[in-house]
Order: sequence, then C-alpha cells, then structure tokens
Amino acid sequence: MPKQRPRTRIQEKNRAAILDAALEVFSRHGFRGSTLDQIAQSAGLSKPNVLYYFSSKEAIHTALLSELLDDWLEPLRALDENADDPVDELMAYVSRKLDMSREMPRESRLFANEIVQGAPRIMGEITGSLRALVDEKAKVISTWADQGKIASYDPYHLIFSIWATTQQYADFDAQMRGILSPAGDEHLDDAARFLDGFYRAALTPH
Amino acid sequence: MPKQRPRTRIQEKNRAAILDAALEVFSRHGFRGSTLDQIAQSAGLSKPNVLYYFSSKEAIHTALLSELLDDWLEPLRALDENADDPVDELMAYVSRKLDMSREMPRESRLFANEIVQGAPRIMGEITGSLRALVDEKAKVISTWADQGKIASYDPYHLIFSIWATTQQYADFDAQMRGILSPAGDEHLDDAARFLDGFYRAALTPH
DNA sequence: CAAAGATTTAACCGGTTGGTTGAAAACGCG
DNA sequence: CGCGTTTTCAACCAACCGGTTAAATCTTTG
Repeated sequence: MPKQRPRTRIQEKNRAAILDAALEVFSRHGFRGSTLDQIAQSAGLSKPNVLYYFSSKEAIHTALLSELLDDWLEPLRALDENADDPVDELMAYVSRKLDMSREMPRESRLFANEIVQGAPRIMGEITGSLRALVDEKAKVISTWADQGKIASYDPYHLIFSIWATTQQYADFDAQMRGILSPAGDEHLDDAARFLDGFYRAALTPH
Repeated sequence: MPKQRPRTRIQEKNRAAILDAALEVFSRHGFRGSTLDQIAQSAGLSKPNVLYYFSSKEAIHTALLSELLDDWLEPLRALDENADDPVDELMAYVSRKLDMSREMPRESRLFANEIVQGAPRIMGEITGSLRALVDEKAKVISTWADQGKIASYDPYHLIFSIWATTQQYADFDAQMRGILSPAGDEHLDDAARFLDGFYRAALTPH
C-alpha cells in the first residue's frame, strides 16, 4: 500500500483508473453486487494490483463516496442568500441539479444505491456535513419566505422535493426510458421545461 | 416444488412466510446483496426447505415483484377521469402515494433497488403494463389541462414528479432521518402538508 | 392404522468472492 | 549500468453462496 504523501505519476493514474472503474461498477450493481474482479477488469488491472492501491473493496467504496460528496453538494452550497431574485436562485438550483443528473448519472446512482440500502457506509456524512449544510440553507429559504420573496413552504421538504424530482432522472433512468422510449436524452429537455414551469408556479409568491 | 393447483394450508403458510421474509431482505439489501440463508432464517425455515417451495432465489424475487406490482399501481389506476375536481383528484393521488410510502416502505424500496440497478428483472412489466397505464392516465391529465381544469404541464413528467416526491420518503428514509432526526414518523405529516400545499399551488389553474 | 404423499433437513457440491503471498518485472536514481 | 524501491501478477486460500441429494419425518386419507 502506497504510504508516502507525494504520489507518483503511476499511483495517481492507477488510483484514478480504479476509482473511475469502481464508480462505473458500484453505481450499476451496488456495493454487494459488485466484485473486485469487475472493478479490476474495468480498470485494466489485475485484482491483486487493485488491492495494492486500496486495502479492501470497502476502502474503494468509501474513498469514492467521500471524494464525490463535495462535488455532489456543490450546487446546494452555491445557493446564495443574497441573490437578487430568490425564485430565480432556486430555479437555478433545480436546473443545476438536473444538469448533474444528465452529466453525472453514475454519481447519482452510487449515492442512491447506498441510501436505499440504509446508508450503512455513509451515515456519518449525512448526519454531519450534509445535515449542517441543509440546516444552513433551510434557514436561508425560510428567510426568503418570511420576506415574502418566495411562497412559503417547509424548507426541508422543499429541498427534498428538488433532490427527488431531479435525481430521479439519473436514479430511475431505466424506468423513464421504459415508459418514454426516448432515442437519446430528449426527455431530459422535457424534464427541464416541466421542472421550470412547475417550480416557478409553486414558488412564485401568490 | 409443489405442483398441484390446490395449495395445502402448509404450502399457503410457508409460501407467504417466504415472500414476507424475502420482501424484508430484498428491500434492505437488493437482489445480489441478499442470501437464501438470510431469507430462510427470516422465514423460520431451512434453506433447502425454502428451495422446496421456490425453484430458485430468482424465482422468489420475480414472484414478489409480480405479486406486488398490481398493488403498487393501484392508486394510479384509481385516478378517475370523471372526477368532479381534477385538482382534488390529483391531490388525492399524491396523498395515497405518500400513505403507501409510510405503510409499505419495503415494497417501495424493493422496486427502487430493482430500478436503480437497471430493472434487469422487471423491464418487461415496465414497458408493458406500467407503460400502458401511464399512457392512459397521461391522456386523462392532458384532457384536464386542455379543459382548463388544472394548470398545464407535461403529464408524464408530472406523474414522475409525484412518484419521486412521495416514494423518496420510503426509498431514501435513511437520509431523511439523518437530516431531520424525527422520533417517529412525524416528518411524514410535515411531508403531507408540504406536498399538499406545493402540488395545489402548482396544479391550480392560474 | 397403514400406505401414499407432502414436508423437512443434514450433508454435500461446485463455483465465486474478497483477500494473501511470494517472487518477478519495471522503475528511479546515483 | 547497478541497486534499492515500486509495481505487477500467477497461484493460492478460506469463507460463502446457490443449489442438490437422499433419507427421515410428518400429514392426509382410505
């Protein structure tokens, strides 16, 4: 196991290859449904070589989760309490989240798999940094509502609804495609229009 | 393998015990993450005895899915095109779906697990009966919109949004609890209030 | 109650899985 | 080049998993 701080070019490259392969495999099959052989093959390495860079299958999984969580929460973190128009600011958040479902579906499914199964390996982050961030942004949304700048809703459930309605396009992609049979990603353009109209109608102060 | 049509009382009882145990186990760990031993133990039977009633692990899983799918879609099927007030009719659908998340979270997670992983064992039902039902109800919603009885949205994405915003309380229960720390199920009462206000605001014709 | 059928399980099997070992190959550097 | 370090992998292992077998036990029924 590479111990030193300064990673060599080979370490950098192989670690990245393993994490990318693991993202592919874990997001499609979940933790238990994935095998080290699959990850190794997808990364172009032998199984013992994968275990040379990570001490165990679980170490790969937790490295992935903690490495991706920051990126995943970035759009919410960017929600600006000083925004000129809070409705537009929230609409931009919805839009950014939908874009992420389009461009990072593997990341979305990785978290979905983990949470559906009770978040056994990521509960610490949920009750820690995620919860703190949501608490902070819920206050911002409450303030906007108190000022009459947006319609008034429970801010936590509003945030949850945005997560659900945007991430479903990545997490439940198989279902959407089975029902809509899109040739490519057109249904996501329809989704963008729907979500824009829908959240705008609900959030604009009556 | 019990072949005969008329099932004995023992067959009835053990089949039901196995399916209930399998629902518990599959919904928590997914198909690959579940073992026959877990299911057998949870059902109070030995592993070979479980395989006396079902020919394989996969047979249990598909029996479960097909047995539950009808119940799962019942609320959508009940959506009545002749309802007096289409907004109320859709609100009732939202409410019924949320109740199901509260009362049948295992069933919800069973489907969520299956679909997140690409729906490999249930794609037929999705492109078949589920798609037909959604097509039918999408037409009903479109008609309501054309008549000006509800605000106009893409009916497919409206249905998807209802699924996402209600089922998340079952599927992502671990995350909700990590963020809200409810003692019991109070957060679902908040969710009911939120969803009612939210969908009513968005669906009521402007 | 006795025979036929239904139900249960101990013991077993072959394949897979996460992980280890030891030695060889490749690399970095004086 | 030469030597210590890093990287790679064939071979291996013990545990686990889905599934089978064969024989024992319990139920039903004539």
